[in-house]
Amino acid sequence: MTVTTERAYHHGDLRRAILTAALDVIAADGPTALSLRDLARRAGVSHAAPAHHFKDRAGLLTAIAAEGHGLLAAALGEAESLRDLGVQYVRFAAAYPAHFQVMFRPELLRPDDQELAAARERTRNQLHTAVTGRGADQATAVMAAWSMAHGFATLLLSRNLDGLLDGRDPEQAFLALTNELFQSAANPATG
Amino acid sequence: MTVTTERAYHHGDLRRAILTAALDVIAADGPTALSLRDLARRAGVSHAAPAHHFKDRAGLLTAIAAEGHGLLAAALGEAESLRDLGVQYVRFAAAYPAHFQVMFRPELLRPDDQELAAARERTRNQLHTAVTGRGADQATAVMAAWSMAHGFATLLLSRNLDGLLDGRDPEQAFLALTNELFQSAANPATG
DNA sequence: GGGTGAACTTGTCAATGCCTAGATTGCGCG
DNA sequence: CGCGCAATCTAGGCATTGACAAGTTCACCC
Repeated sequence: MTVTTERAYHHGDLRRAILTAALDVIAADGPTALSLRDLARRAGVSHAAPAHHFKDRAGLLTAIAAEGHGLLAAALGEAESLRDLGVQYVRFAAAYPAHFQVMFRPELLRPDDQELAAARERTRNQLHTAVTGRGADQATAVMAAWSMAHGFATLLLSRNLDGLLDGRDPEQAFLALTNELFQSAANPATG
Repeated sequence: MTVTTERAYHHGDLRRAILTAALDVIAADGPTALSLRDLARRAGVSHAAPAHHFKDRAGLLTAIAAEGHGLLAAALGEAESLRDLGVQYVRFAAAYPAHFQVMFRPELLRPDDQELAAARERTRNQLHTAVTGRGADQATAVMAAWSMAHGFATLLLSRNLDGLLDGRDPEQAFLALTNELFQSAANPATG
């Protein structure tokens, strides 16, 4: 898996080097700040080298999104309860912020990429199976769980929860959040 | 308010013209696709004219974000229940997709803009007052409601709910979603 | 009718994405 | 061993963009 040989002409593992550099940039300043030429400079190769591995900008981001969906699907697969599913989702977003920021932005990605479609399908399946057997219809239950986790993760990464969390661990806060929701449901004050 | 005079040199209402053009572009292809020179062309002015009104790209997006927070705060102010608050939130995202896509992306905005900070504060206040008086602590309740609405709105705009909605009205689906959540809370199968 | 400042233009520069053509390397195959 | 071949990377160029600087037009006011 880990090829770290340094060669003169051939980089050895340029594809992975560019990916990790891209993840650094995205995690720091978002996908907009990403420049293929900058990534090439960081890897010590010519400005057109990345194009060989990813074709273009959308290709690179699509590869990242596909990798992200693979990781997310694996993480969700380890959840043992519905609430745990949400925690895993939030944990993934916090652990892989760059992947997460790219995965749900169709305008940045190749619309017809096979690998991405397959990986995205795996994530969807994990969501669906974890929600199976709840009341009402399946689609609504999936949307409820997904919206909750995705909203929290998104607001967390965009630093919109800083004032509300003030220091608390995000995962703990998310757990408390679901508890709160369930309690207020048992005793709805406003309807 | 509506100045529609066509003059030779001075555009008349270039600021608004650029804003609406920008909203069109963003709604169609996201903030990344936005080009100041393209907006200038659409308005029939020189390529540097927008800079006079917005300084730079971040200035334009900041103005849009501030306007969006003003509109959102107003919409939330009309909510008469907690659930209605969520519906208003989702409705706003659907009605003003361009504003919504910019409002929660700090990396695209001026961090120290006064007008934006004030408008954002108004939105926050609406969220807090609407959630006041619920059980547990205030911050957790706000995060719960906000995550739910924001997650649904975000997934909706990024077309990630297409398969799950399949034709249904998003607002109706969101209402059903909250119902589902409250019901499953009363009868938690997986906990 | 002259000054003042806002609104806009023109010109320029560095950086970027993408394309094309060419160079280098490693590898299979005889 | 060596020959071809494909994968990998380089070099150069073009159109577009954001940002900046300096100049121009115009409305307004005394």
